Amino acid sequence: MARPRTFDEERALDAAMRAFWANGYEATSTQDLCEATGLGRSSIYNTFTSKHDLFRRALARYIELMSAPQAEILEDAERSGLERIRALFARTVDTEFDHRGDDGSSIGCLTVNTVVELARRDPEAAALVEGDLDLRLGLLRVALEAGRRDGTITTRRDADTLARFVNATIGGMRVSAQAGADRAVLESIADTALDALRP
Amino acid sequence: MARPRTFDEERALDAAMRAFWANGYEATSTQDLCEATGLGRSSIYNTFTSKHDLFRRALARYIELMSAPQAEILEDAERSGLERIRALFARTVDTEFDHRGDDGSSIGCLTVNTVVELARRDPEAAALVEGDLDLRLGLLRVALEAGRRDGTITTRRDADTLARFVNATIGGMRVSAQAGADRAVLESIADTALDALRP
DNA sequence: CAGGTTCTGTACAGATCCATCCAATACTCG
DNA sequence: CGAGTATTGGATGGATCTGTACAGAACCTG
Repeated sequence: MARPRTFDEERALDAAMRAFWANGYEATSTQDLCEATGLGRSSIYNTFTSKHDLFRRALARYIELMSAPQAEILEDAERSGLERIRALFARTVDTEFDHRGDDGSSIGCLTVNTVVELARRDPEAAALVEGDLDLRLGLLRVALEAGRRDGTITTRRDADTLARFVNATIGGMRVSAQAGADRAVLESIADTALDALRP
Repeated sequence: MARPRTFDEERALDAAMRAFWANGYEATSTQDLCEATGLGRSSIYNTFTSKHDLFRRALARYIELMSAPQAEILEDAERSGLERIRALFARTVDTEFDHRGDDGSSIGCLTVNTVVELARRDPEAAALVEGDLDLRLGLLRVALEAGRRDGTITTRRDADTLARFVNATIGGMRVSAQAGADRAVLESIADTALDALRP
């Protein structure tokens, strides 16, 4: 073998993910990706084939990074069903304020951004997002069913309906954050949503 | 005066709005706008100055078109507070399925799409969207306060908090629709959200 | 009908975009 | 240490993008 890479592929992927996350797919040029990753064009194309492929990998990585902690929260048998959802909402608020753009405004959630900007035109992105959605709905159902059993979640509606409601609420919180809502507003949205879940 | 236009400016604006709505700002080229409106470049630039200006006008028109019927619903004194919100949700579902792309998939809501794709980079678009948000929150508060008085809306939380929750729910429904949710799912999300508003 | 003005289609300019090519470099392995 | 290979930077290609320039057609007004 020969000359090894001088950069870390995973770090580069993270940087690219961040760029797509903050600016969207179309508005992120390959030049931007070079600057974000610190790599030259050759290194990028040599490693990631194309802008589209790089995006696909960045999105997959984003989903992977986000879903593990969510799964941990939603499957946490120590907590009641309602507490798991509350914790998930709290985490959503936190991540929304942990990751901000250069100007301090919210960059939202790459999955939501991709659904809105790209999913209609990009079947691969749509498939990734759909897979993530199915997984998350499954985890939500687990938590909600646990809540129905432990009495913290209403039995008025079935777990699948509630799961889709919780998922939509998270999406709504992320859009609200990008529209300028501050932390207190996001928390009040989450608190209000929990009212719909109580017995 | 001299040669009059052979096209209707408002119709052209509607067509451009539809194009931006379906494909987003960046992914809609001036060529696309020519084809969507049926106009030549000269006519477009002569009438609308630039792509960005055309987008601004298209967004303003979208907001104008959407807000009037919403205001009518939310200020309808014939209905209880809760019924007004229910009607707003129903309208949201309907519009989501009235306006679909060529492939039949949802194109969402131009306002939400703009918040996600553009608001961070485009102060003018952000201002339009923010103005619309303020207006809608005001209308929602009116309906929710009416509901608190007529006993159909909880007094557990203040009207502003509930307004932001309802607004987030609508955003979440729109994102869900773009992610592939069908009508029944959207309706169940709306029904569940209403549970949080009841006394 | 003629004069003046606006509209419209085509061509073009300049920038930018994604991607590739190639030579020079830097490293590993025999 | 030398041969071979992968990486790297920079130049380059071809396509597309936004916006402009210009000439001729179309129309209103007097």
